[in-house]
Amino acid sequence: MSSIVICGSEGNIGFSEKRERLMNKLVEGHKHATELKLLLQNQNQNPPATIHHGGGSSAEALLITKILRSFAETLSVLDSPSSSASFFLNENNSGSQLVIAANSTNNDLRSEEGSSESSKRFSSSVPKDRRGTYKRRSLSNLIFDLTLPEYTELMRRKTEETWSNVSPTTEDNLAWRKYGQKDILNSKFPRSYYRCTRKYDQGCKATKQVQRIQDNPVLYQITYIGRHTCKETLKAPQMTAYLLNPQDHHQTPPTNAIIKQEYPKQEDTPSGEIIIAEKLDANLWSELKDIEITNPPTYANFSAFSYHFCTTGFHFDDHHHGESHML
DNA sequence: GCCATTTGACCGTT
DNA sequence: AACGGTCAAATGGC
Repeated sequence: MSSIVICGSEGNIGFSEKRERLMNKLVEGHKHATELKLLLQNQNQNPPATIHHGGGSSAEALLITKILRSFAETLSVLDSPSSSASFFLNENNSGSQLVIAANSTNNDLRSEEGSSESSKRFSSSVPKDRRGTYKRRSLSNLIFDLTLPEYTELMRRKTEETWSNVSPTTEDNLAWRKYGQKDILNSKFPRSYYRCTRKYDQGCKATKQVQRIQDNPVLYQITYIGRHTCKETLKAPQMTAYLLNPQDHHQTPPTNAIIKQEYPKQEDTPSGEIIIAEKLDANLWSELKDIEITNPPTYANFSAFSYHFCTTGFHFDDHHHGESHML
């Protein structure tokens, strides 16, 4: 992380102070927009303004969505470790654009993700890795003798409900198990694949994909595919108030939540980044110390970071699920 | 020894 | 053929 030189052309107001003021104003704006959203929802007595898969959402909800997203994106830009450097570069070069440049912080991330383990593994001894050398059951060979559940699963995958969420943390308080990671074309960061831990004992089909946002690695795009059908989706009930407004949660919190730590660590994050919100908060702000933040933010700041949007075009009756969606 | 993660191969889709 | 999603053996942590 490079140190930031604060330019003194603005007189007695330093960048960090301006930045903090900006953050506070944005957080305030986000809060008001959220209140407006809730107000609209209460007025209409409608299901929350989801934009689930192009479904029929109101113009008001769309507008609120855009407003909230703008706040979240602006805050995330401000909060990016690279943002300060880029900001000043453009400012000094009379450029009017605010661009997040790929800096060394970002470049280092890829090599840390997933590769450290393999290099450690293969450097020490002769690898005897036969992973993937099995013969997988080919669906095309079995297409004529699919069982009904197999056929149903095939169809489900074609019409599965999906939605996305951008968040500074991959943590969502639900019990997931990682089953894969792939390098994605034209993407700097690999995509991680998670399934519900209750997949086999309860047949829960929920999966999620997690990928760092290339332009702003502080944030993750999390794509959820399918709702939890299991009874025990929560990971640790005491953490429910940690980051996202419960109303923003896309999963129905079960009443009989289990206390189970599914993620003792998070390899998808660089430098062993801790994903619990409290620690992420400290982590993030320790990174920002280079620009001399004097007053650490409250969680109001972080609540502004998460926003949700949907990616493909199906409509589902959220009312039926009794869920409340932010978008 | 158990269990979660890692990771290369396999497979379907485009 | 390339790409993305999934599988499952290997590995490491507890």
